[in-house]
Amino acid sequence: MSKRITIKDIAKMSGVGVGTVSRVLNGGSVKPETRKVVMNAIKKLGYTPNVSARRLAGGKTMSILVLTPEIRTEFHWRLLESIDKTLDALDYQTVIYPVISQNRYNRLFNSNLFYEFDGVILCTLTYKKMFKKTPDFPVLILEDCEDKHDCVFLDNYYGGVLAAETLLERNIRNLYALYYDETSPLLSNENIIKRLEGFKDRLKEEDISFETDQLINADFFYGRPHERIIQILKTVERPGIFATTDNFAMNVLETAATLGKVPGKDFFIVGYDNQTWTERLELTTIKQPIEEMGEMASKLIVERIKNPELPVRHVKFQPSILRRKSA
Amino acid sequence: MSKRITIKDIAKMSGVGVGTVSRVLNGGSVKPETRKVVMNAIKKLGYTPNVSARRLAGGKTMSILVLTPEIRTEFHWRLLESIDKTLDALDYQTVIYPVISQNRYNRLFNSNLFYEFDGVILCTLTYKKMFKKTPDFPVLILEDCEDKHDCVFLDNYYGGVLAAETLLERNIRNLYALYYDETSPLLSNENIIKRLEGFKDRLKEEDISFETDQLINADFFYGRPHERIIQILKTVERPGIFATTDNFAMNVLETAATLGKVPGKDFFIVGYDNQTWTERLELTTIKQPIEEMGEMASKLIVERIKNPELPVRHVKFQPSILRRKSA
DNA sequence: CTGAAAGCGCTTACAG
DNA sequence: CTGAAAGCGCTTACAG
Repeated sequence: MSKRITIKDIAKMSGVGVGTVSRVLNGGSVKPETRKVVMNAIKKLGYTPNVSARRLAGGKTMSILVLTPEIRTEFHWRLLESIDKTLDALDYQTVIYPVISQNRYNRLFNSNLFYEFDGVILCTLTYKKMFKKTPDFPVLILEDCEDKHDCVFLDNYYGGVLAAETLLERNIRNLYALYYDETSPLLSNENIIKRLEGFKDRLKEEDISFETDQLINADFFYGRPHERIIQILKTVERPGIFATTDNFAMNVLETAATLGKVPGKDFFIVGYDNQTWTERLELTTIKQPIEEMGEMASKLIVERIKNPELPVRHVKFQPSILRRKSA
Repeated sequence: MSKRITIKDIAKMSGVGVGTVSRVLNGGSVKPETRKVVMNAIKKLGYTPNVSARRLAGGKTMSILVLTPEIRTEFHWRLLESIDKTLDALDYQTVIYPVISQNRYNRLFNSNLFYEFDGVILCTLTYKKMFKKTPDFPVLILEDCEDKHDCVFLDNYYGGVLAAETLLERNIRNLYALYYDETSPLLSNENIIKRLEGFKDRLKEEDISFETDQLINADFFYGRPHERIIQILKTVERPGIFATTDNFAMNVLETAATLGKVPGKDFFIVGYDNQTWTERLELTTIKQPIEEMGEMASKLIVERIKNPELPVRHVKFQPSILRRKSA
């Protein structure tokens, strides 16, 4: 809209051809002195390349599309921040496309959007629900796993194991688990299922039975104390609860506080996610290396872009337990 | 990445020049029959224009940048959905840029991004905190107000008035209000302040005093029942609470349920936002015409783009009260 | 109403 | 190491 500074302005000011400017921009071989002159001109004029022209010229677009269903949960914004920062350091621009509805999903697939980027990071979306056929562009899958693509994910199963061990060490035997059973067209609750499996398997190893009635569906948790939880807190002795998400744990903590029950004394609870508020409320929870995962994802997709022939890599991160007062 | 279909392919298939194809695409004058032939070719080949080329060619980019701090609260996704849908119908592409951090904010302003769009919608972000100087491109402000730009916003003051009236009609005199006092670099809580003002002014009209201790800062609400709320619910007779956000109301409802207090009988509460869950919990709340606002915003920005000389327009929407059992 | 051509800002062989 | 030139896919006056 206002007159933009182009590569030509830089070339003129530096007394070189546009090709040379382009080369310093893209890391071609340029005499160090020339590079310096050009860099100065760029800085002085505050030049930034026109992404559209770049795309069109068929070079790299130096930008990566991140598909995410969410941006504001702590998990997501930390992940996105980390991706953003890492990619920026690698000279890539991060464009976030929020897949918040079927509509947005459709528009994405009816557009050319994918081809305007060097690669795509699938953040927290289920691969199979997103892509009906294998995409012909680089895709990095974050928090899901698929043979044909690079993946970065957390060992959710192990997170469940950790939760079980933490409660067992406290010699707690009246165990419960909170999960939810949502079916969404784009998301799956597979991660939560895995946490649960890890939890149950670890109990099985100790010959501790875990029956259906110990598994509590928490899908109607919002805005209402859970009657089952009230009952458990009131009647069960030293109950131990594995909340497969900190959100569920928060609800339990609220209810318990209102009932005057003290976590770590009257009942025990382990959350999952290490959300910010958990420290203040002293919730024992499973921690994920969020920033490291975002960084790894960013690096892998860039490597893939630069070298499509690379073998497929799957990187699994291990969660850890953050012991606080609640268990 | 895969071979893309271009305007040339369409031209060849239709037996016309690329200019003509471009004209049918952009609504230039084309003979109806020619148009039909071209449209058929487009459909058959599944052609969609290359946005980058379009931008570069200096025509309209037919895409609008939406800046938002959030995508997943009900309010935001409904707003974004509505914008997306409306703009799509007007042949515009919606690109959402999540401003989730100072980092993302900086990158936005250090890039050319603004100039790759026909216009910008500022969704729920404080204008003055976003722009230090008046932007030289079309900006539509949603949920804030500024003289120089088109704005679409809700009459939050009136929302507060409605809340007061609803409680007064029930002849409730022990009144409280829940608000929060957050200072964020990009957001402001001005809307909540206005709701509160409307509430208090309406009380003043009835000569009902409202003291500082009736105003409850709810910023530490998450994960913990609010002691003040417990006290009020336990000791005050027929208390009436205005929750300036449904989220706060949810917290109160939870606490009350645990205490065995019945909304609409033991206490009264009015929320704000009409979030999905409020219906199920029968919360009386203030409703905003979200879809209408998104639609209006989209239409105004497009009109502005097409005619920059248009006088500035400010559109104020009125909230309404949704009476349910809680008040 | 329509075709041919210039130009948008960049990248990348191609020569040198 | 570097300049000149072609080309990316489109739009838009310019002729006709």
